[in-house]
Amino acid sequence: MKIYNTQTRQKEDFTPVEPGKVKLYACGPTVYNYFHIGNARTFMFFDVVRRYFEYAGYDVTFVQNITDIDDKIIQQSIAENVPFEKVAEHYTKAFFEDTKKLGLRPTDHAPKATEYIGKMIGFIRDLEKKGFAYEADGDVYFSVDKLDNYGSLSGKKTDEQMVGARIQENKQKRNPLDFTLWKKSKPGEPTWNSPWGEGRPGWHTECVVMSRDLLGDTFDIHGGAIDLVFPHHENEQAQAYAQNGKPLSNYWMHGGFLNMSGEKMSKSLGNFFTTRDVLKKFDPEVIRLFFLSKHYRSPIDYSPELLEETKSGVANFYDALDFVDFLKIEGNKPQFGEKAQGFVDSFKAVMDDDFNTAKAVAILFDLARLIKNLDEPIEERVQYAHALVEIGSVLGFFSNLDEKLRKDDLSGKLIEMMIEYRQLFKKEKNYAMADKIRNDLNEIGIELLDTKDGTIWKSKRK
RNA sequence: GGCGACAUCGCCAAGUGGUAAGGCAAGGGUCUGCAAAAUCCUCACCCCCGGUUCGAAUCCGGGUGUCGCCUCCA
Repeated sequence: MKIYNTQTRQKEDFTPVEPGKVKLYACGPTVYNYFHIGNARTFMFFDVVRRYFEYAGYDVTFVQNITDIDDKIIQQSIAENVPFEKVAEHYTKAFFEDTKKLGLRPTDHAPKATEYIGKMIGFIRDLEKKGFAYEADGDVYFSVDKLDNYGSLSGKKTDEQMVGARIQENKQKRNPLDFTLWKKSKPGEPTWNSPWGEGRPGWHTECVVMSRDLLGDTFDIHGGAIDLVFPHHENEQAQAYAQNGKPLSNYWMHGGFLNMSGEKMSKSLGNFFTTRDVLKKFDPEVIRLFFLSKHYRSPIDYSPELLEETKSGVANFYDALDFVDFLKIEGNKPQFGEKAQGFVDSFKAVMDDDFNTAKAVAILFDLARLIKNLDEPIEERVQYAHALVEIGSVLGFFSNLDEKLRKDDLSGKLIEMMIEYRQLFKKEKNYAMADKIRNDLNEIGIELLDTKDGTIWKSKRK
C-alpha cells in the first residue's frame, strides 16, 4: 500500500509501527458551531481510510479528538450568552449526531481536551525543563529556535515568514513564530490551575498529548486537512520531537479543501453550509459519492447543483441491486468467478495507490452497468451485485440496504399484485387501464420497469 | 516577500512517458401497445509557447490564469 506523505512530499510504501496494526489519528472539530460540509469531507475521507485498512486486514485504532476548550468556544458562549461548557456540550452532541447521519462509523476514541488538562500541564512542564518552553507573564511559549528541524513538515523556514503582515506581533515572544503552550485566562474565562497560574492549554498541545496518550509515542498516520499542516501539525510535531526526540507520526496525510465558487469554505469567511443543513436536502450517500468521486488531495468546488446531479449516480447503484432483487439473494454470497474477482482486485489495487477513491467509484459504476445488463449470465450478474456491495461497503455505501431496497413487506406484495393486474389488462389490450395502474403507482413514488424478463419495480430515489 | 497546489469533453472527474477511465447531460438505433428502464453506437489533438524523447496530458523551461499556506481554520 502506498500513501502520500506530506512530510516527504511523495508516495511511500506503508509500513506500520506494529505489523498488522494501524494507529490513526485525525484532527477533530472545535465544538463552537455546527461543522460545515467542508469539514465533513475530511472526516468522511478518514472514515474511508479506516474502513479500507480494516478491509485490507489491519487492526485499526482510530482516534479523533474533540477540542472543547478554545478561544472560539469562549467567543461563542459570549455571543449566545450561555456558559462555555454548555456551548461545547451542545456542539459536541451535534457533532456525533451529524457524523452518524453522514454514515461515519464511530471512532475508537474521541478524547476531549478538557479531560487531559493534567497531562498537558505535565507535558508543558517537561518541555520547560528541557529548555524548549519559556514563561512570560502567565503565558507559556514554545521556542522554535531551540529545535533544529522546526519547519520540516511544512517546508517553512523560520526566517522567511512575513512578520507583521500575517503574524501577530507579540512582544512577549522571543521569536514571532513561537506558539502558545499555555495561555493565561482572563477573568470569567474557563480556567485551570497550573504552575504558571490560572490558564488553559494551547490547541497544538492538546493534540500531541491526546494522540500520544492513546496511540503511543510514534504512531502510524496523522491526518487532517491541508490547512492544518502549518502551524498546527508542524507545532505538534515540534513538541513531540522536543519532548522525547521521536517523530510523532510516520505518515502525515492531508486532504484538500472544499471550496465555494473557487474560494476556501470557512467559517471565518462566512461562505459555508453546515453539514446539518446539507443533510436536510441530500442523502448521506449522495454526499459520499460526491466527495469520493474526486481525489482526496484535490480541491472540490461545492454547489448544490453538483450534488443534485450526483443523485443519479447513487440511484444507479440501487437500481442495479433492484435488478437482481438483491435482498433475496443477499444471504448466499457465491464464490466469485474470475471476472467478479477481477473487479475486487482492481478495487484493491486502486485503493492501495494512495486511496484513489475516484477510480474505485468508477469500478462501482462498471459493476452496476453489468448487473443491469440482461445479456450477461444471471450467475455472473449476481456475483457482480455481491462484489458491488462488498467494495461499496468499504467506501461506506450500502449501510442500510434493507431500507433502500425493502420489497417483501405488505406494500411490496400489493405492488406485485398491481403489476399482475396490469399484465392482465395488457393481455386484453386494455391499455387505458394498464397505463392508469402505471401512472397511479408512479404518483405514489413507485416506478415500473418493463424488462424483457418481466416487470420489476423500484421506489423513486431521493 | 517566502512556500506550495492546480489548469483534461457542455458540466464533474481519473490518468505522472506509449497514444485520453468513469459519472452527469446530449444525439441516434434496438426493445416497447405507448412510455420509462435497459442495451448498442456517437461525443476531447488534455490553458499557451518552446524544449527533451522514437513517442508527452504526463518530463524540463517560460508564459497566462485560478487557488491555498505563512493568523483561527477540516
